[in-house]
Amino acid sequence: MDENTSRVIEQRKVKINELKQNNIQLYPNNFKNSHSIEEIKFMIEKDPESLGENGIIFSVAGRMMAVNKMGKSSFIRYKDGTGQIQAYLKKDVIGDDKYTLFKKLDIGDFVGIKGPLFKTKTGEWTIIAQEFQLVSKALRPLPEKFHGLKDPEKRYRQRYLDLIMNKETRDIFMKRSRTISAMRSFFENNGFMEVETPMMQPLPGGAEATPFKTWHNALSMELYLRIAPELYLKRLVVGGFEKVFEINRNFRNEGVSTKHNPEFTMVEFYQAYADYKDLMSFTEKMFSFVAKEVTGSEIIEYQGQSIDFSKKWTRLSMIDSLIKIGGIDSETIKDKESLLKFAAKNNIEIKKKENYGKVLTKLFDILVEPALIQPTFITGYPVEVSPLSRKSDSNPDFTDRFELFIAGKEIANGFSELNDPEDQYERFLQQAAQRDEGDEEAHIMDMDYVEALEYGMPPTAGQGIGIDRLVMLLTDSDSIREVILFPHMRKSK
RNA sequence: GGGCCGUUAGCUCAACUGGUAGAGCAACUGACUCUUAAUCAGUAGGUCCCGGGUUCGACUCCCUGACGGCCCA
Repeated sequence: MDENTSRVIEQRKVKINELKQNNIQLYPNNFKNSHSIEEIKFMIEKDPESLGENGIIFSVAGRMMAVNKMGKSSFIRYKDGTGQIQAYLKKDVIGDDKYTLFKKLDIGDFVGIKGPLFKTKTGEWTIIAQEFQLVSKALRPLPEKFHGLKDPEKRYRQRYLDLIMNKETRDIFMKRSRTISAMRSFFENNGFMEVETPMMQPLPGGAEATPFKTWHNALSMELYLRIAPELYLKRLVVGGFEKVFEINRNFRNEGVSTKHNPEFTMVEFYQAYADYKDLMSFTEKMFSFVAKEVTGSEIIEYQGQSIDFSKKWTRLSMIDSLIKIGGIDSETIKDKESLLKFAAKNNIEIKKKENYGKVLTKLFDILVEPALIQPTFITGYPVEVSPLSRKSDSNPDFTDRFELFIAGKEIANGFSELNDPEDQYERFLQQAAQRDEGDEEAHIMDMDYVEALEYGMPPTAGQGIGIDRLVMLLTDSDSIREVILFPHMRKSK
């Protein structure tokens, strides 16, 4: 136990012993609510005639957040999971014993109150207690009522305190829940089926990232926490599930930052007989729908910028974006060596041995990505950085792929799927070669997946959307830690 | 991984050029039957993040470390 808190806790323990000696149950489970506080607030708004000292009797339990004791009567403010309300306790109404009990209780305790509503002098509807009981005792003191809890470390490590004290935090996670629920219903309404595929995989595939490794005792085998569900979802398309989606966690063994948490939530979905252009239109509709469901508007405010989901979004090839936004001329962009010279001149560090596609992508990340504020699809990704995407019919150096950028952040990645098993095998070989050259994030050869493709996969398009980053946008949060209930931290002490 | 900033009472924050560590809220005792950051009187509460160094003397200056925040890779 924290030594500094022990004094307050000792004081509370003394009071708790007194309660026990008076046969007061500290943790009863017999109090039943008649209404939530939200329901009461609704009645105050819509049906005030039913209220008043001769009106409906309410039973409401909640956590005491503030207490004003005035001798033989007291006001408290207390809250349940839906809202906060004031109650008034009078010694001559609830009786000496109950009033004495009340005076021994602390802010943070749960109490149950039964009584009608009345209006105070200042016009606030308040429950006047006819009955009063302790519902659950708190041993530790809550943070201070006015300034609340600000220390980010404490807010993340003890999120429950953050949720008790800061309504904005509650609102963020309620919006997160609504975001996921809106997406789920959007997929279901469009004929998609939700599935679950392995989180522990013998080969970590579907993305270029470093995995977490673990060990299965009974099977005596290494397993990896998945970096993506992609290859399993496409096996399902091979199996005849033509519209599937999965909302779940991915794990990537890399640094933490305001944009990265080691585990993060993605939705991935696949649709047979669709191509990447279909997905772009689908995504526009989905985001407009979700934004409206969650925030009430298709235009949102993010970090002082207004972002409009309602208009048709810009579509730009990576090459064109590098010319128009990145300031590279149309000759320089054609050749790797001239791009490396351009990079050197602009103090951008790129290894000489990187291939053309990687050089393009790196320049894009630095020169273009941060400038893409309004929703923008970037298409035409180089084949070297897209080992699972179908090659373009018009130019096999590029793929039928896009990424979606909003507020300078990568939000989604989608493409027409590579369903030619021979081409897929070749791509895996190229990735393996890059791995041999020291690229630890290059894709791993997966012969089992190639075999699945050999049974035939219909033409398919698939996409992944980062849920945490989408929630950041919809809640105007500047850090991913603000939208993850328990973000990963180093061990304290 | 690098740079900058932070860590003081349960919480939010002060403490000047190095000279006995403070406030508000919370807590405790008492008064008060319409308060709402209730009020009034009183009381108590500190490993100044850990460890080292400089100094007669360190919350303050220096070094190492831990944890966190922001920015960059």
